[in-house]
Amino acid sequence: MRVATWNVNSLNARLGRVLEWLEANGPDVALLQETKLRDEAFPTEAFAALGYASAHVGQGQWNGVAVVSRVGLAEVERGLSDGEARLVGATCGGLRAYSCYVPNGRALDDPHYAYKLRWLDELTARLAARDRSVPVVVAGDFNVAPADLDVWDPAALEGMTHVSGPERAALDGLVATGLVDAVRALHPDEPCFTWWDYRGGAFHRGWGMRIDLVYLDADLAPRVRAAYVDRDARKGPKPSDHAPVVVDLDL
DNA sequence: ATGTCCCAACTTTTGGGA
Repeated sequence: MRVATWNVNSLNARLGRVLEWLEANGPDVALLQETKLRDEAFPTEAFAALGYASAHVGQGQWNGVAVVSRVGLAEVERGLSDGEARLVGATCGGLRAYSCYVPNGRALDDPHYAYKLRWLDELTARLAARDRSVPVVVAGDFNVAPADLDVWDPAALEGMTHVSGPERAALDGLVATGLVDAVRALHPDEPCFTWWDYRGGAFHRGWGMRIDLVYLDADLAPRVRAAYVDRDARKGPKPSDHAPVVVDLDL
């Protein structure tokens, strides 16, 4: 089973690249964020033509998350209590899969930062109460770099969002429900960024962060055969500012 | 670090968000 997560930064702007990537990489389940589409505008047919069923939670201009699966898609779960299109879950081929788009936070003194922490706490509560008979994957754009290894220059980010203690503690709380970071399970010491700002030549300078994460039920840790960032997908014409993360599981 | 991208709209330029 191949599971991927990708913040596409507008599925409208990125549809060609996303479909091309699905064909080339063949994930069984793809978890997408920042579709920036209303549900009516979601390109269900384009995914169906490649054999994928879809579940989308959209709101239009901002946010928007989707699960696309070619191994079945059932029991769709939509959103948290905030009303923003930031969470969708579905059961796909025996896996309970969640696509998450955690609020950015903007700055430590911004009300959006407190909203981010509340949102992560609600996600944690939701997962703490999960059905333990079905293995879970919780993946997406968390807008948090879990450790200093996950940013290009910790000193440059001092006092900024994405690296603060409370954000990292919130992720620790999520993990404590019985999850494992799939990429770190296989690559504990390797920097592997997933996001580079469009501005300032950040990609070519290596100014990135690992903020797109794949959390698996801890029981699945021994079943992870591969876990990597497809950095090449950040290259070329009209890329997203995020690269996909791919995890192969031997179920 | 900020040389970009994407969206909407009182739309051909600006403002908001990332």
